[in-house]
Amino acid sequence: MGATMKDIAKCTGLGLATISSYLNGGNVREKNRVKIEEAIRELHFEVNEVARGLKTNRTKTIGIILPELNNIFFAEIITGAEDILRSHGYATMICDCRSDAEREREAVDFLYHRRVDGLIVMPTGASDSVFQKFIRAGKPIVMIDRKMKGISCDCILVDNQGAAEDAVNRLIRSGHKKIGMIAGPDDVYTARERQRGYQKAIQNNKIISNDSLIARGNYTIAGGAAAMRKLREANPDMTAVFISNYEMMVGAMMEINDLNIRVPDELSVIGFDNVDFAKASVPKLSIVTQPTARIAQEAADTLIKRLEGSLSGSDCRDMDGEKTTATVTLKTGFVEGRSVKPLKQ
Amino acid sequence: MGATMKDIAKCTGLGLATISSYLNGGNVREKNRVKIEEAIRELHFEVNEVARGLKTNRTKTIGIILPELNNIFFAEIITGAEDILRSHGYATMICDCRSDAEREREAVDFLYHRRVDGLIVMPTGASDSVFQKFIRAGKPIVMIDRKMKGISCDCILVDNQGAAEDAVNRLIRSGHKKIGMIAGPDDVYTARERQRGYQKAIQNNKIISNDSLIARGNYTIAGGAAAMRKLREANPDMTAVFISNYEMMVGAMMEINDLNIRVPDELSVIGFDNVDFAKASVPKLSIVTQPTARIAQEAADTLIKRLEGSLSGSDCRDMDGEKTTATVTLKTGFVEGRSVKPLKQ
DNA sequence: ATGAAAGCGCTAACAA
DNA sequence: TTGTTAGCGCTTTCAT
Repeated sequence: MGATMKDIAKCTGLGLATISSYLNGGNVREKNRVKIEEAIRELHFEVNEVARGLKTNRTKTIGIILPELNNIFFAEIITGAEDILRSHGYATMICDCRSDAEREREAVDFLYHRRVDGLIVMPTGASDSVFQKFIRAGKPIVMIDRKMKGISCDCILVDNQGAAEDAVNRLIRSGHKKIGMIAGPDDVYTARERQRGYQKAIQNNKIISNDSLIARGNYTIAGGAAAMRKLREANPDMTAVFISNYEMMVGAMMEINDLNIRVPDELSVIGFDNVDFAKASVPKLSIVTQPTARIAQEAADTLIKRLEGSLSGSDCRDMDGEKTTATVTLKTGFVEGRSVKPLKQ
Repeated sequence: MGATMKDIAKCTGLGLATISSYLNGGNVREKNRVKIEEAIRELHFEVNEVARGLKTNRTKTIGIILPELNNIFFAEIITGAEDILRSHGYATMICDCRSDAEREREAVDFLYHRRVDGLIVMPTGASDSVFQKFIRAGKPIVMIDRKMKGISCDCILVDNQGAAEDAVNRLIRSGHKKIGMIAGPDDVYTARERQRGYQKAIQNNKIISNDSLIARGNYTIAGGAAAMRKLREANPDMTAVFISNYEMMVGAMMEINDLNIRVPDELSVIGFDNVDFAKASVPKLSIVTQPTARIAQEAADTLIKRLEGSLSGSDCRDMDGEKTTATVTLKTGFVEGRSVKPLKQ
């Protein structure tokens, strides 16, 4: 269909090597440069990256595997990462695995067949074995949000436990003594971490601890709403609640709305993740924020460094023969709203 | 690195054609099938789709160009489309062009170099010329949300004008006579359509029409907030407002919150797009919804049909030599909330 | 600086 | 059914 380098060669009377050299920024005699550029324009030549990829064994493509595209937290990360990667010439192939481990496995295979150069993964499944074929092939992986035992790759983490602990500490400092939590699924790493942070704060401050003060919301809107109702029924005297992700925060607010609970007079609330939602709420919600832009930046940068730095994915061993991978842990932020009421102590 | 078909051939003593035939679902003698499968397992062979793509001139990859990934409306469409495409063996390369025409042009080139088989575009720029190289190459394009003069491709549209008109008619039927609108940017097709719908309803019902009743919110949160303030200042007696996209709805609600305006007692509101947000609001917002899942389905199906049906992208002409492309226009929905107050007439 | 030629891993046409 | 072979469009030695 389109013109190839061969056509350019024929048209200019030059050899393939010269054209290739020109295309890759090599030295070409001025006279020939002009001729080549003319031919390219005339024949509408455009490099075929597929052929290039086959030859060089580098597709300049990164696979991204994530639990849910339709989720502000992940969408923000992808947006940032895709931008940076593309500005370095890398395409991104995104696979949404709908929080399903089997789909995640399929996505890895799918991307492996397409010979992506590396992977950015926000893991869903528990098993590291799925990813081993990339490691074996010397292709780097960057994991976001979770560290996996048994797999040698760079990780970009967020201090989820610390964030949750800090949020609950704020409630405690405001005088709250009966604080509930809407927690995520038990099999999701970040959910467990956030719950641990809550429990740590509760225990350290010797505040009322009670199983019925933790309701599981499954990281969904519906789950958040149901959890809020349960929490309120079991603990009518609860004065504050910490909600540990965005979707559940939306659900909880729906329920609070339905139950005609006044925030913060009857119930103080601290949420998670989405500043826009928090600011639009009545009253504005106080929330924990995650540094999505930095996460994206770190993930993309790390991967590119692996890909273009001196160390290839599998060669990165230090002197003891151990793999040398980096783990970056980022701090969360906190946006103050008007959803926490200071209590008389 | 990994094993190739040649290795399998050597290992089994068979020819390349047999291996290829096996891999592509052709007929292979039972005995050989077993041998091949054994070799594949032993050597960890996995098809190289890059090589396959070079040979067949079909990469089984679709490019998706959109204004903003970080936007629920688009994210939902991508989620749906990616799912369907992947289940048909197609990868998706996503390019977020940040609502910038120049970036959009770059994305088209980028994807063309990578030889994607087709394009799904939610256009940002005004020019169709950018896309012509795909049409020339016989590669199909599906446009979402906007029809472009001068480009021959399938379109999936939503009746934006009708949706807006219907929303405003509801306000009018509830007795409202002074209705404001927060409109999107003038250079965005859907924004103009929605504004046209508003004006049509106003004119048809001979309701108060006034330039200061339309404020432009630029499809952003901040813009929505500013527009809300302006609207309120210029029209203190306005009893209802129609907000024509999600981000502006969030911004407007923030402002309404700041101004201590009670919804719907002092001001009735109809919003757009995000059911989750609408339901979590206090009170629940009435909104126009777009059928994102259907849009995604139609877009993916249409593209796959072009790619695998008998008609190639450029061959689809009817008897007059005209290109035969399909345009599907989908209906919007409406979710009733408690944000519209019936007025005594 | 440039040309000739080999080959990346696959498919497909042709022969057997 | 299976084997042989050419070639997709590029990069990359190795000469020149």
